[in-house]
Amino acid sequence: MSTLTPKKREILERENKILDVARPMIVHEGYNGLSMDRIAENLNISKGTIYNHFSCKEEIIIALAIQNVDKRLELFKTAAKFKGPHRHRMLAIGQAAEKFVQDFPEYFLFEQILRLSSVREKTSEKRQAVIRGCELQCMAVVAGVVDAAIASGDFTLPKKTTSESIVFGLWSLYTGGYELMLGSDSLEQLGISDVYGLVRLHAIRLLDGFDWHPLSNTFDVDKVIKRINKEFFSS
Amino acid sequence: MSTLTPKKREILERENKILDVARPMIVHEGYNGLSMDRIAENLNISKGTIYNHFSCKEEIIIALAIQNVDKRLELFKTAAKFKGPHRHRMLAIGQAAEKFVQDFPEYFLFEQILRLSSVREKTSEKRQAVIRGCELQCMAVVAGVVDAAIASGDFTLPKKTTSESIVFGLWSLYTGGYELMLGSDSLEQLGISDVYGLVRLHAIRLLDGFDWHPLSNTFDVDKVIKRINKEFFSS
DNA sequence: GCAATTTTCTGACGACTAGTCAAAATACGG
DNA sequence: CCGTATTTTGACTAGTCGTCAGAAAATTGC
Repeated sequence: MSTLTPKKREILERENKILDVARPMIVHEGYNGLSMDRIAENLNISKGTIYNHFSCKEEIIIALAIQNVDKRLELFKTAAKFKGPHRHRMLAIGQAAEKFVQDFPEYFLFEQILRLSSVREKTSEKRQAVIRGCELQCMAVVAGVVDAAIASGDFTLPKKTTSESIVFGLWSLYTGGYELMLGSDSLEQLGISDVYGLVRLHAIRLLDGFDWHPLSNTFDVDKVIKRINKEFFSS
Repeated sequence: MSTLTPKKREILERENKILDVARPMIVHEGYNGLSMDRIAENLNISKGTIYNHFSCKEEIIIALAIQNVDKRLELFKTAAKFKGPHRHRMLAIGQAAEKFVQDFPEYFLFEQILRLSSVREKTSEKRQAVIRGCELQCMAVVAGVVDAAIASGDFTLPKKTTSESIVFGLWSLYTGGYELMLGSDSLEQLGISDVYGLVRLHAIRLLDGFDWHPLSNTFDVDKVIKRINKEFFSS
């Protein structure tokens, strides 16, 4: 850390300062609310200096996303350690996903912006790889539980599918559900309020549909959820 | 139609011309690729005239989305007419959703852009209501099938849920899956290729998990899918 | 058919934006 | 303390959206 020259330290610190100023801009004003000029003004540095750190606006957004991705991976890894049937470990990962979106709703915003290909295209392959890598690791954690369940005989893959196929379905359900929650006004008109509970319910029934034992009607789901939250997510 | 004065006709026609020019701009260059100046240049009209039609850029985007929403509703309504067990009618609606995203991938792009709150906020309440209304009608079609299944005894709602809750889960799964397909590069690295088939599989298993009869292992799903596509979606 | 009024159109304009780059300022090694 | 290397600067280009006074066109009344 302190082996760096003072100047290098200053530069490193500034990178974080830029992100600290940029974050609320995007969170409160969206993609177009992020202004390079205003960041510069705010930090009393010149715009050119910002471009020494980030080659374009979009790089700042992806850098902000990167500040959070590893936290999801941590949550997932922790959840996967849950002791119990693999089916229960899946529940734990579901709770991790829930915890993540509750603690870092901002990340979802960045992810949403980055999903627009016109934005993502401008970001560096390097940073894209960081996000992708972290995402793949998260999925690998889930796939690991699926594989363990297969090995234990609790679950059998349908024909022409892989454990990643199962992960994909859950991933779709969770991201789809949460993104609808954060960015659609149709939901309340539908009378949907407890999105977290509903996403969880659907994930549970999805795995029931895949005949992953023990089936949800053979144990007290709420009790297990409570134990998961108590052990890992203290809430 | 022709009861309008020539001038009024011209204005109406121009509105469509504006959208026709704007559409490929967004599709090929994304949100920031849509330029009011370039639209004006392209149509040999002045920028001010465009603002007589659309109060801001975002209004053009939502107007483009509106050009497509009713097509989804049509597809859904058609699919719901499928003759057979309600479970099969749900499959038909799934095929309608698939057909919609295949035929109008652009709509998904607009929807994605509009899901960014910073964009949606700038659009008129009026146009938002059109989108929302159409979305709600689509969901109502699905909910109608769910209700019919409940009435027939094929399916029983879990405690504390409504038929809309079921719709929400499927909606999340489909939009989540398709949005991942269109805007994530992690998928191919996961070895996921046939997203349509996978989303369908998960939807099927989800309904199995809800114990919606007839369960998917009691009939030939592929055969029903083929019949649906033959009858409705000619492919 | 002509004049008055209403509607529509125009394009220069203001206030912003992202990103560049030569020149100035600073940091560093000897 | 000096010369080289690095970093910072901010004016500049080329673009953006949205506005609005005045010009042009259409409609109305006669």
